[in-house]
Parts: sequence; C-alpha cells; structure tokens
Amino acid sequence: MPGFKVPSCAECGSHSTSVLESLTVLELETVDTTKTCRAYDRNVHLYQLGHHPQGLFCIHGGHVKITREGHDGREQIIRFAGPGDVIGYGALIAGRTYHTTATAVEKSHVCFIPREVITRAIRENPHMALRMMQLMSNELDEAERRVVELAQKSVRERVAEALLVLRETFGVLSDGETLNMQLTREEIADIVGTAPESVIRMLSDLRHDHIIETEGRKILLKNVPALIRAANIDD
Amino acid sequence: MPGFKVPSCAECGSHSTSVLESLTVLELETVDTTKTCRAYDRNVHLYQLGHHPQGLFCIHGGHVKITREGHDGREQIIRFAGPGDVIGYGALIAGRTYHTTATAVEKSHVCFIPREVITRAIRENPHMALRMMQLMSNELDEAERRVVELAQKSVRERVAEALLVLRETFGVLSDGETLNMQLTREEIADIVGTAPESVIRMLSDLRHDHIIETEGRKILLKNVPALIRAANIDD
DNA sequence: CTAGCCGACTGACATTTATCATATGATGCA
DNA sequence: TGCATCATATGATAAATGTCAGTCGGCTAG
Repeated sequence: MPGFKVPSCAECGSHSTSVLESLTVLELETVDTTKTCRAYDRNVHLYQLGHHPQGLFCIHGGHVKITREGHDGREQIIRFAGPGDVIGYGALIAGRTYHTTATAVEKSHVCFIPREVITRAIRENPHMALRMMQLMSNELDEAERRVVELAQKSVRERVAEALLVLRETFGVLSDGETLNMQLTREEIADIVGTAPESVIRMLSDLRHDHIIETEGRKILLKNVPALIRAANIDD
Repeated sequence: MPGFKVPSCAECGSHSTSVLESLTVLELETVDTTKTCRAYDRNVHLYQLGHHPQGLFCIHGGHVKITREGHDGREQIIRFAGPGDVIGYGALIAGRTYHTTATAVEKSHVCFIPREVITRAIRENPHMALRMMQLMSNELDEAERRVVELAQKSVRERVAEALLVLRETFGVLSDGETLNMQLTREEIADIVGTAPESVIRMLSDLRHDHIIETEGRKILLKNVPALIRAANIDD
C-alpha cells in the first residue's frame, strides 16, 4: 500500500493534541524528515504481538483497536486510538516486544516515527519525558477504571457504557445519533468481555426500551441520558 | 504513631529494586534528609481517593493494597505493593488528585518523599525519568492483563490466579505452603471481582480437589502445579 | 447472476454466579 | 475473661450469562 500526502507535523491538526506538541521546533523537523506514512485498510495490523518495536505510530486519520489475546484465543479490545493519538510507546520505552496488537478498524492514515528519534527526544527533552509520563499515567488510570468496570458491572451496564465510549471515539453522523463506526457485534463483545449473542440480546433490550435503534450493523443512540443511566456511570 | 528507625536509602535493601536506584548519590542524599518514615497498622490509609499528592511513598516493610471505588461503593483491589515498591507517583506526575486509595493490609513501614524532591529528580535526571516510564509501562501492561482476565475468565480461574498472586506477593511460611497473609475472604473477593460467598465456594472446591487446605483465615497451597492449571494461565 | 458465506438475530436450554438465610466458629475489645 | 461482633461456611433459590441450534438477509467472489 502506498504512502499518502500528509502535512508537516507542525501543520498537522492532530499534532496539537498529541504528545508531540512538547517537542522543540528542531526536534519536530527531525520527525518530519524521518517519519514514514501509509494507509491501512480495515483489519490490517499496524503491529503485532511479539514483534520488536521499531518506532511509534501517530494516527493521522481513522481508528485503530488495541487488542490482547485471551486465554482461549479470544481477542480482547483494550482501547481505541484515533487522530492525534500515539500508540506503541509502552513496549518501545520498556525495551520489550509488543504485548498487544494494533489493527485498523477502518481505513486509516498513520505516521511512523523511528525509534531513535523518539528515544533521543525523551532523553534530551524533559518536557517530552514529562508529557509522556502524564500520558501513561492517564492510560493507567483508564485501564484501572476498566478493571473495576469489568469486575463489578453487569453485561447490560457494560454494553451501555461501550456504546457511550464508541460515541466518544467514533462520533456520530450528521443526524446526530447514528454511531459512525463499522464494528461487528463480535467486536463489541470483545470490548465488553462477553458472547456476541449476549451483546445482541442487550442491544435488543435497549431497543425495546427505546434507548437505541438498530439497522443491521448501524446503531442509533436515541436517548443518551437514558443510556448513561443504563451504564450506571459515576462510581 | 511514631516514626521508626530506618537505614539511609543507600543502605536500604529495598533501594536496589526500586526506581530510586537511578538517582545520583547527591539526589539520594537529598531524599535521605527530606524523607519522613512511619509505621501503619492494618487498615490504616496511606493516602485516600480525592486527596492531593504531596509526595510519594516507598514501602520499606509490610504490604499495601491499592483500591478503587466501584459503582455501588464496593471496593476493588487493583494491586498490592510491598518492600521496594513505590506508590502514588501517577497522580503526582499527572498533577491531579488520587483516583485510588492505599491501605496497609498488615503492619507496614513506609517512607514518604516530598513532591519537590521527586519532580526535580525527574526533570533533571533523564535516567530517573526513563526508569519511571519503564515502571509505568510495566504497570500498564499488568493492568491490561487484568482487564483480559476479568473479561474472559471464570470465577474459579480468577480465584486460583488470585491465590498465585498472593503467593508471589506475600510469600509462604517456613512450611513452604501456608500463605503469609491475613486477608479476609471478602478482600479476596475484592481482588477477583465477585461475592465473598463465591470465593468461599471456590476455595471449598479447590479443597475438595486437594489443591489447597484452609484453617480459618489461613490458606495452604498443597499443589501449586494443579493450582496453576486451575488458573488457566498462559494466554 | 447466483451460490456460498458471514453476520445479525432468536429461542431453548445448561451453567454459572449472585442473593438470601442461617448456623457456627473466631476475634477483638471492654 | 466474656460478650459482642465479625468472618467463615453451607444450602436453597433466583437471576444472569453462556452455549448450541437454526433462520434470515445481505454481501461478495467467481
């Protein structure tokens, strides 16, 4: 698959929200000249479990799922990454192979920054290091939140929460309620940690309660406040 | 509760395994002169949800549980910390209040290092920053592993795995099989994410299978390989 | 165009887990 | 020490979730 036209990092809309914003102008130029960018179709891997990280990925457009293998080969979706998000730094910094797999869930445009550029920036630029730590701290917090959710909430609550997360992540179409994503019921099950049939049943329940509508793979959120209530947010 | 006699960090057995090992001799001296140390009885908090971090804690002796509040007030144990472990840095670095609570599960001796000393070390010592990132990366990895475990494993498997984690964390008495810890069944349930009755039932099952023995609160691991099989490790 | 496949959906049923009640034993505090 | 409280344990039952079987409809490759 060929590369694609991408603006310089300094002009990239994603840049201001990413950890790269704490790089110096000079460092950012180095990133610009060394990065490579390409498009990934749905279901194509950015990196895979067990591989050695050669750099890190910055999502320019589209969305990527970060997954881990479960004990019976069942895939677990840990989180999603979208425009401005940087992924794959954990293994890079810890100097180990990937413990996760990153896969495009829709056609996505992604830049790749070589390892040395990143590690040097971290070593020489305390701002970058601190920003990186803040990012990791927030991800750790989010992962811990999910531990509690999975340990204590019902499947119905988790499905409702997943829909809200999908809304945050993928947004909605111009009608203001149709989730702008192409995930299968099985992938939703892989977020929630349940069987696809259970997800389908919960979606049916929510449909009967007039909280959502479904049209094939499409999901319409008709009553977000009720969905929030169903998710039992606010610990 | 009074302080306790503690060796200098340089001589502390815990030091070599903690992130503090990447401090310079000079920085370590600053830590020594500014730290305060005290003992905590079982069930006493080191820090609490919502408070502002004033520094970080280094466990010298004993064990601490890191917990989060669930949605119905139910406590979820995220992980344990023991000698050499440093806790509370996430909120410190991210500049926010604690999202967790730290509580001694047995009489513990803990040093406290003021915020400024740590933040300066991170700013000025790239080694320290990198070591910190590696620590966070590993904790993130572990948290993600737990997400998969909770999402996909049965209560029986999770109880078995919890026993193995407790063995790693607290060790065993001189008989080589009695877990050296005082956790209640309810606390084990708060690790596993289930009801205390379910934990008791699973322990009964494991007892009937001659994998463990129980004497009141004490748990004896009679057949660790079988326990590992019951936990269904190795994804 | 059409045959085959995959995903959405539903029902029936089995299994797992939670909840409630209760008894008994341990533990700690006055 | 003795009492009050808490923790362990077990049974009965209900609720939640998983599993299996099968239908339907749409998409796609040949």
